[in-house]
Amino acid sequence: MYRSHTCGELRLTDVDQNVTLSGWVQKVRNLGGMTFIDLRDRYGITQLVLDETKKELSEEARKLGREYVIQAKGVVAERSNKNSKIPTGEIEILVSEFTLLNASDLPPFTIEDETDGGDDLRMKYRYLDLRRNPVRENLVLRHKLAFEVRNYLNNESFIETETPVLIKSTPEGARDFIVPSRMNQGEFYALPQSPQVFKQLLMVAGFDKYFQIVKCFRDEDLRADRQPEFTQIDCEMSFVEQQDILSTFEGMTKHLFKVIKNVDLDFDFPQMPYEEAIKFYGSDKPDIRFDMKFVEMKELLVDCGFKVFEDAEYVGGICAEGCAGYSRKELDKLTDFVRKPQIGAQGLVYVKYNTDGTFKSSVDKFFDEAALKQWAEAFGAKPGDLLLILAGAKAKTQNALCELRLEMGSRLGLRDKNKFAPLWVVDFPLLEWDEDTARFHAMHHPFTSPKKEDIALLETDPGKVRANAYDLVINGVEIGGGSIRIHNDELQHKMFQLLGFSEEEAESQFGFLMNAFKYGAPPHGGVAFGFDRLVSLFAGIDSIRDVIAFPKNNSGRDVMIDSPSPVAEDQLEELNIALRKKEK
RNA sequence: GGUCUGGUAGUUCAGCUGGUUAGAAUGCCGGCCUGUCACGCCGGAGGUCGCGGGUUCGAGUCCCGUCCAGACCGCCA
Repeated sequence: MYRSHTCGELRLTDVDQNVTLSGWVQKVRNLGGMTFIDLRDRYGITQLVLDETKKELSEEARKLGREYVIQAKGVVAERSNKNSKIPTGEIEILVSEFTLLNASDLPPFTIEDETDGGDDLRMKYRYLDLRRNPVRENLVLRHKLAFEVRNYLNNESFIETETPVLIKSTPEGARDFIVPSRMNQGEFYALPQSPQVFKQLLMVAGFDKYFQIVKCFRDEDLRADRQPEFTQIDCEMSFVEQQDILSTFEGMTKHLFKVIKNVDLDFDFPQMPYEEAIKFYGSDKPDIRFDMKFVEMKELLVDCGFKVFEDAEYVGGICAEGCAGYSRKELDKLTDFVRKPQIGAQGLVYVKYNTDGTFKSSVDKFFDEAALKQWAEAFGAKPGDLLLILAGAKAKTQNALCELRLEMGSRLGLRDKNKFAPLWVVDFPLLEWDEDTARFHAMHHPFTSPKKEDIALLETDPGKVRANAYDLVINGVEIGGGSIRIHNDELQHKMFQLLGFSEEEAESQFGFLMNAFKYGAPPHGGVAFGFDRLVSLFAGIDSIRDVIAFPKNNSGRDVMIDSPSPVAEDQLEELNIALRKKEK
């Protein structure tokens, strides 16, 4: 028997018990006549103590290094000096014998909450990083969330069903990861970007309610919130309309917040049309923890004489409450911020509505006090507020203003990690015009149904057609999205046609789906949540890497196992694959 | 594909307008210490300044290239 108890469970009530503990040496404190050892496992830390009556044992103990694995036997005793910082701090173990189970090399960084290791090293030695409390706690949180998702959906009669991982490449959407087939030379599987068509086929199969916590794969560049393999909570339901799905998953979201974080979201999540989100927040995933809505100014500026505004397709701004006292330096910093190439605004116009009721702006040459006062009214500004205004091409300027709004929200402390503001963004456009390929793309995916009242527009003005599609956004993070699907093969055909598929292409790529639709496909729809993002939101951290046990780095590499890597010549031969010679 | 930031001791970092022998903290090794829990005190070892080239009397510092890491843009239905 390696242990009778874990390192986190012994208390005063256990005093005088004979116990056996196993774990890792966190720290040896040698005081000469006395030696203390902090023994650690997943559950906590327990102090072992050796006094001078155990001289030989003490000699041995002093040779122990950090992260050695040992087993210790002894008696639980009340401490004379208690440590209130740890749950086991009132007791210690008077060690009678210990066994070295395994030695350890010196770890390259400290196994502590505030480690001295950088990201690079931590990833290379991820198994050591995972010994640290903050990282382990993130993964425990992940486990709890997955468990409660299953619990909730099981109670709602959902069936968890696995779908294949080796599937077929399709041109829509993200780049596929492809896998060569040995038995079918020259042909390739693709890894799923999502189990989309399979879950729809499960609806045709009459499963009614399906879910799966499932790995998905997209061969695109990484970000703090994007990994090439990531996990989705993938769901689909039959005989539902949009509101049925929103209600079910609003329920799931509330359940998770209540059970995991003890946060009550006991209100109906607001629903905001896409158009409104863009107009007031410049984003399809607005952070509505704070207001600061955009105000469009074009109609205030007719023949104003200021060329920058007159020539701009769009002029809009935000009102930063209480910021009229900003110094020249702070305003210059904001200007630099919006002019960064990633944001790309030309410049920033400010108007200070001073507390004494006067105005000071960067465009005083062009506008008198009356004009500025009119602006302030349009913004609903009070004395003490600061207006920040951008002008330029519409989409780009709205995007820049969105970034500026988020920046000001952060500066003003309006983005509290412990406050949660969920939002359904609805009525997405069905199609998006792509300049490069000069054709429409599905904004969500090609199986999304158009709104009934917009179907006529498919013929006349496809860009105006709205979809039965929705996203769940929490604190400005896109947590999930879905749609009501097309369940009629004629309409599905028409969609493929609109998207520029030839009859043959549509047939060869999705013939199986349209064929299935001929055999009594029920009306259906679903949603998929980004599980990694959900966990990081709950953990209050920005990077999903910290909630994944073995994540990949910025360049898609696993630096611990050093993958991807070349394969042996004979493996390639078996697959009948030849690598092109590298060009210099 | 692009922009920005960083790379100096095992680790995290400092190192100014180029100028003696490149520092600090922590970790590590040795010694002392009976109530520590970030133990304390004394001593010690530890460096290809990412790599390659250039400018210069002289480069950790300036320039060019390159590699690695991170953030972002493009991309991500």
